[in-house]
Amino acid sequence: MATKLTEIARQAGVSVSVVSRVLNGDPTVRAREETRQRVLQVAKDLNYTANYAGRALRLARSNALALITPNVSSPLFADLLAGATEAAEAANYTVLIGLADTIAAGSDTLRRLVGEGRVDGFVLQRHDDLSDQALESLVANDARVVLVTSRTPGRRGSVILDDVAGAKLATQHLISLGHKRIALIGGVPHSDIARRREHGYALALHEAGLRRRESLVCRLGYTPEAAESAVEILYAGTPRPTGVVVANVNGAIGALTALRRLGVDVPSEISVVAYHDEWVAEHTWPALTTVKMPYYEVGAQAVRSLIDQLSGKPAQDIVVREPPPQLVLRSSTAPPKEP
Amino acid sequence: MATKLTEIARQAGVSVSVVSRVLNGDPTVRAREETRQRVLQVAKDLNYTANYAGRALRLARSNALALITPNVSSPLFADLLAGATEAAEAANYTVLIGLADTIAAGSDTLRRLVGEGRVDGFVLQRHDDLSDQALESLVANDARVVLVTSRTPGRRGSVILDDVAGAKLATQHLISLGHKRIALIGGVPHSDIARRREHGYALALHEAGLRRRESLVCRLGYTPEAAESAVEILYAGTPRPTGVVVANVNGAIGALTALRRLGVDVPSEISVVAYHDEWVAEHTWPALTTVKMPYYEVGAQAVRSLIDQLSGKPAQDIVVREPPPQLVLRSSTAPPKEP
DNA sequence: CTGAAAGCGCTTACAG
DNA sequence: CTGAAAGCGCTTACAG
Repeated sequence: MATKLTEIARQAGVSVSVVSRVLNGDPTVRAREETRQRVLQVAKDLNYTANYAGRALRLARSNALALITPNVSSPLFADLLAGATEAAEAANYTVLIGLADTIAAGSDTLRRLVGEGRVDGFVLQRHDDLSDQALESLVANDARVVLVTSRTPGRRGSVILDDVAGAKLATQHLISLGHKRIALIGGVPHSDIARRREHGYALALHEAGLRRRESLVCRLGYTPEAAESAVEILYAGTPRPTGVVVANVNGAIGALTALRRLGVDVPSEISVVAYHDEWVAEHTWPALTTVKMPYYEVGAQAVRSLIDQLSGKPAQDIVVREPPPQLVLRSSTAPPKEP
Repeated sequence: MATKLTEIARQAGVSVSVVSRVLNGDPTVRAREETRQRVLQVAKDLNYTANYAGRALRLARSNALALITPNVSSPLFADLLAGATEAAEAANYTVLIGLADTIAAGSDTLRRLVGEGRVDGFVLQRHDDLSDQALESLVANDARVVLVTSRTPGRRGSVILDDVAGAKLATQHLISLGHKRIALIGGVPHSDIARRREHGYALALHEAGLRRRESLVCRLGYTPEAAESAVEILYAGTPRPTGVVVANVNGAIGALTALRRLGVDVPSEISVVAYHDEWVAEHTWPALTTVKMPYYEVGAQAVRSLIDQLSGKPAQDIVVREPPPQLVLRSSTAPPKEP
C-alpha cells in the first residue's frame, strides 16, 4: 500500500530511476532482463501502487476527468456512465461525477476543478435549459471539454446520438402500422437535440408522402408533466392523432398518465412510441414500444475523444451510429382503428 | 488558473510561507493586517486555486472520497449522492463515484484507490448479493469505510435508514384501512436490510393483534421480476392477501405488472403499498402509495461520519431517524372489500 | 512578524 | 546499462 519507490529500489538493490522506468515500461530502459524481473517481483510482493499525488504533481496531469450531468438518476445515464468508466479505465483514467445542479450557470466550479488540477478535462452533458451562452460562460474558451448528447455551434468537441435516425425509426414504425395522423411530443424549441429528433420525425413523414401538420407537434420538453400538457393540447385540437411519437421515454410515461385520465385507450385508440428504452418501459401499462439508443457507446466515445483532445489532437464532432437505433416492440402500438 | 504560490508571493512582495499561511487561515500567522489584505487581494486578482497534487502530496491526504454503489440509476441513489456531495463540499472534499459491478468481489480496486492515495476513504453501498464475507474481502481490515443502508456484524462504521419504522408505517397504513391478511414481498433472506423491514412489518401486525402468517411472506428480493414471482406464489396459495407491503418500490412496480396479468384489480381487490418513494410511483397505474425515506440525509451523514473517522474519531453506527418515514398517499391502497 | 529551507513521492534529462 | 540529482507546488517546523 504505502510502499514507496525508494523502498522497492532498496529491496531490489537498484536506484529509484530504474524502478520507475521498469514499472512504467520506459522503452529507453535497457536494464538487464534479470534486473527487470527482480524489480517487477519486488513491486508485486510489496503490492506497490504509484502514489497518485506524486505522479500527478510531477506530470502536471491528474489522469482524472469529470463527467458533468444534470441528472444521474436515470438508467440512460447509467449506461453513459458505464461506457465512460470503462473507456477511462482502459486509458488509466479515473472518472469523477459532477452534478450539474450544483454547478450554477456562471459559477467557476468547472474552471476550478481543472484550475487546481483535480481533473484534466470534462465530459459535459448539458441541461436542456442551459443556453448556448450560459454553456460558454461555464466552459469559457476551454478546449478540455467534450459535449455529450448535445452540441453547440461554434464549439468543436462533441459526441451525440443519431437522433435523426432514432426519431425517424420511431415514426416509421407508426407509419408501417398504417397511421397517417402522427403527432410528435418533442423537446423544447431551442434544444439542438429536440431539433434533430423533430427532423427525423419530419423526414419519415415526408418520405412516406404524409402531410406534416404543425398542429400535431408539441414542443414543451421531456418531463412527464410537459408531456401530460402536450397530450391535453393535442386532444383539444382537431384532427386528433391516431399515433404519437414521444421524443423521450420519461415524457412517454407522462403521456400514458394523461391519456388514461382522458379515458383514451392505448393502443386501440392511440399508439404511443417512445424515444429511448429503459426498464420501466416494460412495466408501464401498456408496456411501451420504444427505440433503444446506444448510450453506452456515447459515454465510451466521449471519454476516448476527450483523452485524444487532451493529448493535442484536434477536437472532433462525432455521431454514434453503431449500434444503430433499435425498435423494441411492446404493447403500446397497434394499427389504427380507422385508417 | 495555473498561478502558483511563488507568483503570488512575488507580486505581494512577501515569502511563500506567508502566502500559504494567510490563504489557509493559519491562526499562528501574525502578519500585519495590511500584508494579509494585500496577499488576499493578489490571490483573488490572479484567481488562485491551490494546486491539488502539490497539496495532496505534502499533506498525504487527497481530500477526496469514493462513493461505491451497485446502482447509480435510481432516483433513490440520486438523493443519496446529492446528500453526500453537499456534505463533502462543505468539508472541502470531492466525491468520486465507483460502480460496484466494476468491482468484482475479491478485487483490490478499493484498496488500490486508497493505496495510491486517490481517495482517503469510502462510502460503500453493498449489493444485496454481496455476502458479509465478500464484503470483508473487499475492504479488508480497513477502517476508512462507512457502510451505507446496510451494516454487517463485526464491523463498525455505518449509516442506515430506520427500516423498522418505515416498514412498520407501511404496514400500519394497510391495517388502518381495515386489512387483516397482509402479505410482505420482502428482500432476500440474508440481507440485514430485508430483516429489518420484515421486523417492522411483523411489529405492526403484532401490535395490531393480527396473526402473522408465514405463507404471506415472500423473500425473493427487490427486483421487479422477483416481485412478479412473489405475486404469483401469493396468489397460488390460500388464504389470499387483501393487502401487500412491497419492501421496495421497484418490486412494487413488478407486483403491479403481475397483478394486472392475473386480472386482479388494484386497489379494489388488493391494496399495494411500497417502501421508498420515487417519481415513477406517481405514474404507475394505479399510482403507488409509498413510504418515503430520508435518503439525502443518509448520504450526508455517511460523508460526515467518514470524515470524522478519517480524523481519528471512533467509527459510529448511525440510524437516520430525521426526517421520519413519511406516507405518500396515492391510489394503490383502499379498504378491503370483505374485511 | 516574516523568511529560508526541507521534504512529500514521483519522473526524467543528464552524466558516467 | 545504471545512478545522482533536480524539480513539480505545496506546507510547516524552525530560525531570526
